[in-house]
Amino acid sequence: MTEPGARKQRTTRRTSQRTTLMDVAARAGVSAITVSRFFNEPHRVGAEAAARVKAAVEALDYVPNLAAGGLASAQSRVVAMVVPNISGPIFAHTLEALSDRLAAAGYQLLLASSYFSQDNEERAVRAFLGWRPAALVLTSRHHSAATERLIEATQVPVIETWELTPRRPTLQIGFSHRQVGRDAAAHLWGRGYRQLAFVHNSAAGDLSAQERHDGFAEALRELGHRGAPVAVRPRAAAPMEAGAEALRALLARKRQRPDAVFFANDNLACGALLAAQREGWSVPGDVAVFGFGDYAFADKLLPSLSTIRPPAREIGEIAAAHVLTLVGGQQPKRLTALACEVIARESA
Amino acid sequence: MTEPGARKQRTTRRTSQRTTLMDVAARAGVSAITVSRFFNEPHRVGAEAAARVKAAVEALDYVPNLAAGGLASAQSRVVAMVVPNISGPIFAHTLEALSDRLAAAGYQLLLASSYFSQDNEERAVRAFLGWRPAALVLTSRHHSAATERLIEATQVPVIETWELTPRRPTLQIGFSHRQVGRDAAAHLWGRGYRQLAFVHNSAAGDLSAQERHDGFAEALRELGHRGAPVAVRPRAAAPMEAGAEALRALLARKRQRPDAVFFANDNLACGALLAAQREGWSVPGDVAVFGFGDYAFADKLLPSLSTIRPPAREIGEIAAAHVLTLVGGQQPKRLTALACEVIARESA
DNA sequence: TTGTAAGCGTTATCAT
DNA sequence: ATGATAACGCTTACAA
Repeated sequence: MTEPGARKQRTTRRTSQRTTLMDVAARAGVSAITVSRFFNEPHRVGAEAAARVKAAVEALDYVPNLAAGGLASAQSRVVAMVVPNISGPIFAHTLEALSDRLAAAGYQLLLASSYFSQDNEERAVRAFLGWRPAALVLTSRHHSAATERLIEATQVPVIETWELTPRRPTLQIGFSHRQVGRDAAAHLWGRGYRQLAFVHNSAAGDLSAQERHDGFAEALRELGHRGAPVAVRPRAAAPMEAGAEALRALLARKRQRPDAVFFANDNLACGALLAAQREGWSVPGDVAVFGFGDYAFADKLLPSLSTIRPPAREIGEIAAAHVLTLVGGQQPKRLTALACEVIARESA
Repeated sequence: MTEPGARKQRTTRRTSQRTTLMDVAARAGVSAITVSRFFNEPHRVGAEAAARVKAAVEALDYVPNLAAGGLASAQSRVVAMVVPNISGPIFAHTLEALSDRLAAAGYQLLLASSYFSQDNEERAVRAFLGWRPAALVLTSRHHSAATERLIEATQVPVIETWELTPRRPTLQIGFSHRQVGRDAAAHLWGRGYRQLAFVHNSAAGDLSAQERHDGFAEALRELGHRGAPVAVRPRAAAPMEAGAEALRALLARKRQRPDAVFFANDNLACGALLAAQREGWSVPGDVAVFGFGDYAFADKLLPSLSTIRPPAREIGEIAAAHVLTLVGGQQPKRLTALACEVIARESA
């Protein structure tokens, strides 16, 4: 054991002159902790010291290092979210609400796309957990086995959104896709359509859409629909193309030619509607079109699109509230069940 | 000075049992640094040790703490980006390309919306710099004075996209909005339209749209257009509503009723097109409609939308390449000028 | 109100 | 190939 003073010279690893709390402290003539308090607990800093710190911060254009702060305080100022597509319209309102509310509270959003692939989701979850985010927000409840294990093992709170499955350990904010399918069936049946069809998302990994289909088929069976609804999965990857392709295929059928079609989402339905317009097919005269999502264009199309509106913005708001609750040490309500709304317009 | 052995008991701050590198090391019977190497420089770990570490990692579902790693190595695995709207269609392709390429390289994307407000942008930039990202990607060159200072002072490389201004210190990947406006003018003039109008984004902060307008007006002056083009800024915040509102106002004019309208973006143009459809106005017969962006629906509308396609995906790809170049210690080309493409369809 | 010492979980450096 | 030690930049705990 050597005396502390006898320790060998510190090998400094800093090469670039990054500005740190210490630099600010030195310039302001205070200790590092005072600068730290200036940012985190300003009421605990005297007026004079605060003024000097403020001047130093501005002179140096200092921005505290959040990674270091998070490490020291075991608190992270990021929230991570995995969505099927960060730039798609489906989760736009959810993302917007979540992101804005979190930003207002000083939290930033880390985003990744899964493209409806459980492998992509797993990669994203793994990468995100490395940041020890304040929460991890997912947009599905269908995960790979490895993802499930990660979710179980991590200390990071997980919020599953846009889904509802009572028996899971995670927080959930969502609705029943099966019920959406049932509502669609009831609406179309109620309007007198008797030969129904369903158009899947071209991405086979969209299991929520599959559930909407299942609810749709189930309700139709109960209502007395003849046989299961025809279901097609288009090949085109681009959703509007896919919708157009599916409608063409359905209307070309000799048997079970549908008089109404429930599309897995509004992008598909919109593609179908525009294709019908171009081909001169009458909607809902020749065929009724029904969607899911109530995207921005739904009420503007001609005919306007009948659809089901999910509580997208609300989900984002509640997710943000949950995160802040968790950060505050409280436990939010585990299950938040929201309702979708049938929006009856001209197309069905 | 007390002897090291006489130091008071460490006050341990850890309360929850977070799994760390040390836990993995202990379980694998190696030192912490070996576990670190297992993740970062696997070739430097012996086969036996690696196998034991691997087993321990899996048994504990261990995920390395990236904040701690980044702090120690002075390298960050995040890239931050500010866009006007994270969920809008404008930057969708750029975001997608950037996010996917970065994810493939092990980098995550931190995102925030500015909503065309320089104050929002400043807040986002400040928050992002706290993470010491590998790069900060912006989508404009118009910033608040404070943002400019932050950009100047920070060590973080800044990439400005969707713009081009030779004299700035930042990396730039973009195109000339003024040229876009000129191209629109040339196209419409070439098709014989002689009474032109421009529709602004309802968000006054969209200065790029303003530049498109300026280029448009400038080129028209050169071409011999009678007076400056009529320019309107709609009130409605929702872009499709705004486009419809603007078209209605323009067609109601007694004097200078336009025969062709250049909309600041495709969302506005789409709103106008759908409104025209509903009102029974003929496009381009009664009025021609021209947009900017080439969003997904542009070629599906009836009539299909003539527009200008920006190199959105390419910008994202090049930005990602720049980030990786920077991380590798190289300096990317400072200025990347890309071209837009006029897409002549049915509406103009 | 302010400061000192120690610790957060990882990696750089140097040694073996 | 592996390890010991210090360092990264900040905050907690405790002291003054």
